[in-house]
Amino acid sequence: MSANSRLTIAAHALAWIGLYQRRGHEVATSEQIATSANTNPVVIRRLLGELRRAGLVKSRRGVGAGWSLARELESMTLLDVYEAVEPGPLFAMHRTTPDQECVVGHGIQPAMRGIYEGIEETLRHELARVTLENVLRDVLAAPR
Amino acid sequence: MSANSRLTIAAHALAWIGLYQRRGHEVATSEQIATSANTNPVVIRRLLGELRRAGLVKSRRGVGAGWSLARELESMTLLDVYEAVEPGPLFAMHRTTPDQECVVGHGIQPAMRGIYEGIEETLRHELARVTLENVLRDVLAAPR
DNA sequence: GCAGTCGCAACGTTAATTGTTACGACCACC
DNA sequence: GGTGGTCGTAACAATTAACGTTGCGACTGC
Repeated sequence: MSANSRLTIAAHALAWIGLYQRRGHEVATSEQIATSANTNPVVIRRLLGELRRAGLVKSRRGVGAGWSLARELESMTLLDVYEAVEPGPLFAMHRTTPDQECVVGHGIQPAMRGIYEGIEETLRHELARVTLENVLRDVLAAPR
Repeated sequence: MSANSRLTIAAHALAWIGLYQRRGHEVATSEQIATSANTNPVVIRRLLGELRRAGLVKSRRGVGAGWSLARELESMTLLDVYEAVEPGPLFAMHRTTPDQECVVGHGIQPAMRGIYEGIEETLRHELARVTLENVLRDVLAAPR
């Protein structure tokens, strides 16, 4: 499906900020998070920018600038993150309009649309069951 | 997510073959299906080739060649089709290994792997609830 | 033998993601 | 009121996958 890592990196960043704050720090920099995720700070800033638009984090500029959580990890779910960083649907329709003269070509898109909607609703329900607090707990539970 | 249309096109092809056979024909050609789906016959042959490997369709060569169902539409689910045409996982991990010296970098992949496995299992369960017979029924139920 | 179709390789096009560089905007601190 | 560190964002390259297209050999009913 050409899956991407946006949800994974976003969860990584949130868990990192959350843990950092619990250790007494005010803000985390994109540089620090990028080092942990082994990527470029701009990639982190782009993702965190989307999370900021969704109200999950805040950013401060100037000296001592950086990122902090806008809400508790307990109140954020993977669905919040998913909706912030993944705009499109899970399955795509035909890239060109199927033959409307054909019975199947005419009915296939409404049919699949209905089916896909139900499936995506279930997916969203599953994502909503996992909080970022759950994620951080699982992260810290990893052996050694 | 850069969703693709492989599942949609594969379902389209199966519904088309199924309906065509119910109307008394033996085999359907990739040319006919491609016309209905408004794409190239090679694209259809590639997808149907994967469905053949999964035991969902059969192909005949030579004169009067084409494609036919290997099983009844009632016995095929979207999960069968999905597994035949979508090899990879839904969500990707980091493209490079995160910093193993960092607590979060070390624990994030096992944590997300476990979470993603549960979610994908639910997705598979949902896909398995829809048969291709359901799809064809919905296709024929589309207004006018 | 011939015609029609599959099987498959090869290549081009398009689009999304990710990585990178660059630079202006901002602001706590001195 | 400078200064240094960080964000915000644009721009571009690199990589990858999906999709479309052409070409041609293989197969087989007639």
